[in-house]
Amino acid sequence: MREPHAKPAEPARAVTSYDVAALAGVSQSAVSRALTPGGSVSDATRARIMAAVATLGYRPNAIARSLITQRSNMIAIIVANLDFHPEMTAHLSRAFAARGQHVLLFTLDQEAEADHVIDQIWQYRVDGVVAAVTLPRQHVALLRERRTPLVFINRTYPDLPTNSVCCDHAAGERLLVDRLVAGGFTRFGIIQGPPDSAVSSQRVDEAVRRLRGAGIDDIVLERGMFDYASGRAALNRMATATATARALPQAVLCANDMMACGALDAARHDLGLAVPGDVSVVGFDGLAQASWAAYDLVTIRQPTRAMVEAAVDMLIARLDDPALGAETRMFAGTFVEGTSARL
Amino acid sequence: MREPHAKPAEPARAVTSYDVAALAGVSQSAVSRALTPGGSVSDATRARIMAAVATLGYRPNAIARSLITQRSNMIAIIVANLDFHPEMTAHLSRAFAARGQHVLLFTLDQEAEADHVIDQIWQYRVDGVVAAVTLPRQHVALLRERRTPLVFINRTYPDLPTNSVCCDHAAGERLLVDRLVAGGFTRFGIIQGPPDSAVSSQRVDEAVRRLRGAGIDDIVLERGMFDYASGRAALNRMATATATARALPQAVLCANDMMACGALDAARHDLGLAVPGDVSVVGFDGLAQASWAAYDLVTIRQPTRAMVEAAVDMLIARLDDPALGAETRMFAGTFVEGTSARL
DNA sequence: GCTAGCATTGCATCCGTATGCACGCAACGC
DNA sequence: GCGTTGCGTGCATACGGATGCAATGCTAGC
Repeated sequence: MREPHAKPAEPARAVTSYDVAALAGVSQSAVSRALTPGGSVSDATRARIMAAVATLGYRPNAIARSLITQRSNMIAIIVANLDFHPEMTAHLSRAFAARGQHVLLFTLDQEAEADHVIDQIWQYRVDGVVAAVTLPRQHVALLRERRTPLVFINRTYPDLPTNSVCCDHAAGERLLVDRLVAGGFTRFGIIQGPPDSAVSSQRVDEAVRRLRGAGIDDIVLERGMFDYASGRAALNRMATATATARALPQAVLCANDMMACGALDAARHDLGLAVPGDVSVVGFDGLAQASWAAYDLVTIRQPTRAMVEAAVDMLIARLDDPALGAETRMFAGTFVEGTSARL
Repeated sequence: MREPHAKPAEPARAVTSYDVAALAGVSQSAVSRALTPGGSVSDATRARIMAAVATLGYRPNAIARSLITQRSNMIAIIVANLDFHPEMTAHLSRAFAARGQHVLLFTLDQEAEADHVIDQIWQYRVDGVVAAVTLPRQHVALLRERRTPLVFINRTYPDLPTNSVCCDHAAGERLLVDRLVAGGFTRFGIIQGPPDSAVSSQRVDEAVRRLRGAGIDDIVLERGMFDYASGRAALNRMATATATARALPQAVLCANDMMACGALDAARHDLGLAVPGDVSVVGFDGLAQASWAAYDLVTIRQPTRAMVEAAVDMLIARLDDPALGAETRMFAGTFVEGTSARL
């Protein structure tokens, strides 16, 4: 069974700058200079070299280049499963690509796996890191020591000098609560996210504080895992728990849209309630699905596009000037009208 | 403005194997061998070296290692925006991580950008490529020449020897059509995907063929872009177009779930129709959202988990043995019952 | 005509790790 | 006691491109 290759026993050795140099009749350094923007080469030589490059199909070896320049042109992106807009990864990827950076993707099941990941990241000598997960403090410190710029998305470390791009969850939550309170609701339910999620606690804590501030104490709490199924289950639990003692909450605040969709479906399909007639449901994030007609959620939309751009800008700036200090850029979420709440 | 570092003027030079060697009182090669599984080192020496490694926090430089071993331990993953399960990227990432490979992510807006991407991929000397987009034939050929293993997901090149992991779209579509035909429907609508999508045409072509085979000619075609909004618009167009001439189709086959959700919402919320009372809607993919109670779509679920595993296995096998021939592994989709169609 | 000045170019070296080779040494068999 | 393994170790080199330095050639200025 012979391999049907045109050139049978070609060793498949990659074309190097030496090959190009030989063909163009110049030295290897000339080739390198011809391909470097600031390189000092005569037009004639450059032309000969470029011709050779085209003939051989030469592409510089980024690995070798990284070794000598000490820049890999790679950015590590760390994301977790839930709790995150999948589109954000895509945006990040494109934004970095547009700036000549490549993306090394790390997907965590549990935020706890971070240990292993930080090792890999360091081994590959990435130029920078974008994290949409919470990293252990010592890892943040480690990256600082290594002089590897790090930008968080939607996380802050109050006592560490870190760079962050955040949506103002508290402010967004206040918008929601105020509208609902103004609507005359007095009995509230809250479906919070995973216990270790900073995003969830920021949102939920502020909601509770604001409700209490408005003199409202009738608040039922349930917990979900940021996904549809757990949101649905949470509202069902809420109904079971309250059925005997008191009536179901009039309005349910969910820590994210995914759970809000689940809660809304629980109300309509599991409990046979009308939304927003019998119960109002609001979310947070501004997911695409939340705006689908079947849900039409009242929610707070995070400006993901702008946040991604900001994160990328921030990181790139720190690649060019590592001395830049810590910075946090806060983005306001926008209130999204919908028919999932009686306002 | 002094930097508030513990060690003020530390040059931030990375720890190398020479540093470890010096501390352990051995040669650099001993360090390298101590860290290589098959390395020939005495237990005593290894212990001293590992102690030094721990003290200095040494991690081998993967870039330098790649240069010498000619393996980068990086896999390029090329995905497009639409038409793709976002979770698949996450699955791929984790599956490769579990096998010690790192993922270099490339996200394409248009499948046409592939030109640029293939260049980047080659420059980074990735060990392999997984593509969930259609690549130009010359790029496929190029990767073959470079001996870079390539596995496609849901694409095939009938006349090129390529590796693929595919869902059997035609078979899945037949399951749908047969059930609908058995249900007595005679007037059909089909919402197809983008014109350049192979996945869409495989599904739609088979649907049309099967319907014709069953003696059904009353088929209205509309086109969407694989996203929710275009699916919704497509069904509305279908209603407008058919309102005068003939009645709306009794059943609408959508080329993917996302559009099916849009179509379903169009029927219920834009046209005031009952689903499945007035019209049945079916999709394809088995998206998470499709199973949400508000939609509860009849669809074909692609075994994404298994497909990803297969793709990863296939690629890894080809890293170890580049001589392996082209292979296509076909996966059957499973019929998902739901309430979006009257069956 | 001579030299300063600039643009090109090549040489040599470096980045950090892996590995072929040779050498030293201890154990072993005869 | 000596040759033969075989293990453990260090030396030297290779991977492929970037870059400081010196050498070259050329032009301009006097």
